[in-house]
Amino acid sequence: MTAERVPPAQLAPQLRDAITRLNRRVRQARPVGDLTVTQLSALTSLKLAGALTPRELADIERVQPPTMTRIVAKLEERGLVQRTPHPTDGRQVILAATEGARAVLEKFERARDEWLASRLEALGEEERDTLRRAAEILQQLARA
Amino acid sequence: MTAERVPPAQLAPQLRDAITRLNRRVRQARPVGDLTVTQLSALTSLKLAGALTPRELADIERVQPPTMTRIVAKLEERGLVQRTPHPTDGRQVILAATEGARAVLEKFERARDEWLASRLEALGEEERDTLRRAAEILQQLARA
DNA sequence: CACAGTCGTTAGCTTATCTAATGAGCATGG
DNA sequence: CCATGCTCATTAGATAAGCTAACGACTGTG
Repeated sequence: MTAERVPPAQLAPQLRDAITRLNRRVRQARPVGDLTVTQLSALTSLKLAGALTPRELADIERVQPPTMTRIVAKLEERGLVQRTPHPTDGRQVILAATEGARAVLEKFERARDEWLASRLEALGEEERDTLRRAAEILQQLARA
Repeated sequence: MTAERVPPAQLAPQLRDAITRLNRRVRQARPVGDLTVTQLSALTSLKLAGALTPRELADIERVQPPTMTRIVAKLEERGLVQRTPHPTDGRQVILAATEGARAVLEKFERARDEWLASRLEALGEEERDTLRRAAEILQQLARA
């Protein structure tokens, strides 16, 4: 398989188009539980990291701090996030996923990304491999 | 390059993660002109198709009709979309990009997807090729 | 210990999206 | 030839998701 020369200026619009449209689709399919994609993502990051300050979580999720304040507030309302004061720095707050969150996330893990997964099943092995490699690159781009 | 077996249930979360995060990033970088990504996408689809009803455009953009009503309203305010009555069906409306829109789109074409394109430049030829193939698959998924 | 910087939040705005309901118009089956 | 049911676009109303600006509490340093 020879790599084709791909001019970035041409790839960018196509990639953006694919991402925005697919993103809409993924957001639409929001069945199980009432967590939104954004909330689920934040909660998952928090669970993976163990404990984080709002700022750190915002950086990971690529949103501004005030946005994360809101997301966390929603999650706290549902009893999925616990807030404890930082032991030495009075400005900071430590966020952690609660036991309840673990249960919710496990439920999600089973039904997770149902729509997307079913579409992926319809693809060939090779296409999925392309997407796997692409996902890594895209994550890297998002981090940059 | 041997294709690796990729279980969809594992790929889905990673892909969704990559897509949502990158989508946030792309939205954030909204420099030239005051068209949002959503508006730009709708306008481009409209220009490519020539003329469409709101329903058709909504289907292409993967949004519900009321959402498209709003997007079109914004574009119409700016004089970028023209609305003419359907010749035979009084319920329908025909949307078309105006001359002004063509000018705006051309300007965008030059500065287009600046942030994304610059990131893509930093990648290797092979990675870009992976993304190109992935973009096609993703567009196909979004359409499905 | 004053002052500059950091942290989280509040306030206020915009965009993006949905569902439900409405009203106009069409098309068809008696 | 018209009543009835569908389709189309829009309005109405809600929510989520994001931003910037500004604020108040706190820290840490000179």
